[in-house]
Amino acid sequence: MIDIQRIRDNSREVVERLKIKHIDAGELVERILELDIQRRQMQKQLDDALANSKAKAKKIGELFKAGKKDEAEPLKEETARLKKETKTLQEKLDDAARELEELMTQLPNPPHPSVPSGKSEEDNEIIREEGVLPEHRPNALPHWELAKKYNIIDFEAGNKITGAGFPVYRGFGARLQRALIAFFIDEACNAGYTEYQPPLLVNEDSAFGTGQLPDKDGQMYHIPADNLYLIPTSEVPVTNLFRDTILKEDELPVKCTAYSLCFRREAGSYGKDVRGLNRLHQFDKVEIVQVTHPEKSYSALDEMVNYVAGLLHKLEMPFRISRLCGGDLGFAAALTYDMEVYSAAQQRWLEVSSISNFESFQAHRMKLRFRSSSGKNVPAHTLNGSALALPRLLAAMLENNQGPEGIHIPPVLQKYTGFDIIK
RNA sequence: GGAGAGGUGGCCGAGUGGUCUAAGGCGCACGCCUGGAAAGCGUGUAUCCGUCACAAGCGGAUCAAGGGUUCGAAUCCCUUUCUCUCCGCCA
Repeated sequence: MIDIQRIRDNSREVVERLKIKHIDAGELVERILELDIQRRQMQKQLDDALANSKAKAKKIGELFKAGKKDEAEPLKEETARLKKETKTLQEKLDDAARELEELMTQLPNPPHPSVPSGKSEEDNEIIREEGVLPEHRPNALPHWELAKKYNIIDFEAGNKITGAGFPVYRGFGARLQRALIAFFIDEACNAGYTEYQPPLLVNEDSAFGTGQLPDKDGQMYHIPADNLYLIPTSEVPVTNLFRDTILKEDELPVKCTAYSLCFRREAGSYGKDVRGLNRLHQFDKVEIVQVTHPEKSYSALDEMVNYVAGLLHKLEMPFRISRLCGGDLGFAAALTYDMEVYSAAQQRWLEVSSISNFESFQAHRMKLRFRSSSGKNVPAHTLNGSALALPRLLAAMLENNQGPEGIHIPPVLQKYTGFDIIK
């Protein structure tokens, strides 16, 4: 949700910006402006009526006390009439406010000026590429075959126990997962992030706060008996730590990291791209989240991108960074960078991280503010990024590091795995 | 899952129908005092909406949430929700 003031001040700019996301918000914004005016008029009427009736009730109290009961009677009738009036006004105001809120909620976050126009991922702007691409070896095995060969991931077992997209990691595979998680958390802590272990189920308010609801309803697993959602990313519980919060200015930036399982229904995905670890319903991810001063969110975004690039560098993975185009940008993000690693056997880039600045979009939804030096409460900016998501990284690592003797473990991970090769 | 008790400002806590415009305390901020500090004294200390210049001032809302009774509700009634205690179950 954006600041309504931004629409009041310059609705045209908002509409123009949203075109980059291929959204025609013209009508929606018009209706918002209308409702905003209506709502304020009604608020004024209601406040006046309430003030009037309040004053009269007080007067009645005084008259009663003075024993002038008969003088109070006509006033009583008047307040009774006012009461009906305020009730109608209140209902009308509530309706207008509710509709306004609903429409505001439907409005996506206008993208940052640096976001390239374009429709799909082909239009994303590659801004950096690092590392040497492994040369193509025709006999290189894709990770799903390596998984079977070394007996480290059992896709069939997951199929049997749960269903497709729920793999079972085994032996070296399980240990490698655990090593990656520990490595990522340690790195984040060293970079100043505080570690959290959040709940994996969240309530509706939390899902709304970060923008998953109502936009991505249907992509999350839902537990109807308790009306809870399985988190698609720990961004949801971690950012919601700060829902309904007023931070002190000197507490910023807040930097959090969390490992969690992530659950995604991925409704509608199928085919070759979902083979093996490429697209799962349950996966592991370490997330980094920042809450910053509005003026510092873009430098924080750069810092986060560099941080994640550093991780990939340490893991000796070739990667590239792209700036998402308007069409590929999410509902809540103003600017997103994707990090992709190159998979040798699949000969394609795999997305392993997505780092976004939401500006005040999430903050408005979840009432996350800080008290500025001028004494005003202003919405903070929120950012998050994967650091990193495991499955595709693991896929690329297995494929790129395979050799005749087995799969080599990057040196930086060896103290976590306790082995240097999978054979 | 069963029974009971509760939810009041940043925190503790008083308040069972009309000076609640929420006592008192703690905390915090500023000032006085002091060589400096502590203590003491004084002042201030919520959020949101509206009006307006997103100032001051003024009006309104908020005592878990929603509804009701009443001229008037923190206070009475109903519903929901959360917390705590005990019992049950359990890693």
